[in-house]
Amino acid sequence: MKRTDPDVVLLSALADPVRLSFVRQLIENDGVCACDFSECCDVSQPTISHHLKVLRDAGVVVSQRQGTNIVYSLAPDFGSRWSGIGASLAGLVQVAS
Amino acid sequence: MKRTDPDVVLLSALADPVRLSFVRQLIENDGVCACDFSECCDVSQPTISHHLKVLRDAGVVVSQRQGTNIVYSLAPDFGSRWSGIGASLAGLVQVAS
DNA sequence: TGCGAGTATTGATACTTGTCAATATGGACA
DNA sequence: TGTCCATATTGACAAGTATCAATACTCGCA
Repeated sequence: MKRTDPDVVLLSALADPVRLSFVRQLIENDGVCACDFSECCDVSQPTISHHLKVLRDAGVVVSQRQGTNIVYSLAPDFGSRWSGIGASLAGLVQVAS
Repeated sequence: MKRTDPDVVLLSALADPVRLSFVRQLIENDGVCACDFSECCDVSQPTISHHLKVLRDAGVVVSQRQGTNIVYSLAPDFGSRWSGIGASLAGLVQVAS
């Protein structure tokens, strides 16, 4: 089964407890070091890296090198992409962010 | 990894091309006979039934017997549940439906 | 009551995904 | 240049999922 629909890719990226925790952490405090994602979930470093890659590939987050660390932020268009799906699903529109 | 978080359950239910098609079909025309979901995707009858069960278990749709057929509709609280997730993700609020 | 149409369930199988251990990569700094 | 720290990748495995064929269920109707 193909996952080429970008909406399905985005929803799949969010449909995991670990990744949803990551995204929520980014909502509260944008710009999180990769090393700080280990606090919310009891998973190993490679697993964290894997989930971050999934979020990156789905366009949910963007990464930026900052010295030795790599800092993750929400993708700039994440809000509009989310509300776009919402609009096609339940007539929702973006109001504030 | 548990999928007990209801938000994750809802997102997982939508994170499939077949099921997302079903939901979009219900947006356009609420109250769809189970037999009419076969038009959008080339899948067998048991597969359709399986996906409808996933959507039911996630609380996305509700079913109602109507003679020999079973008619599916969007769950009444689907819009509010969706906007609730959106609010926790991107500060979105529901405006119209 | 028995049949037929529409749905659901079961069982089996291929595919996908989440996870970790081990290893590689890449920049900072002495 | 060489070492250390943070992150990514690889390989392997277990668990979950999507799918279909076969079968069971359930209602309406003759």
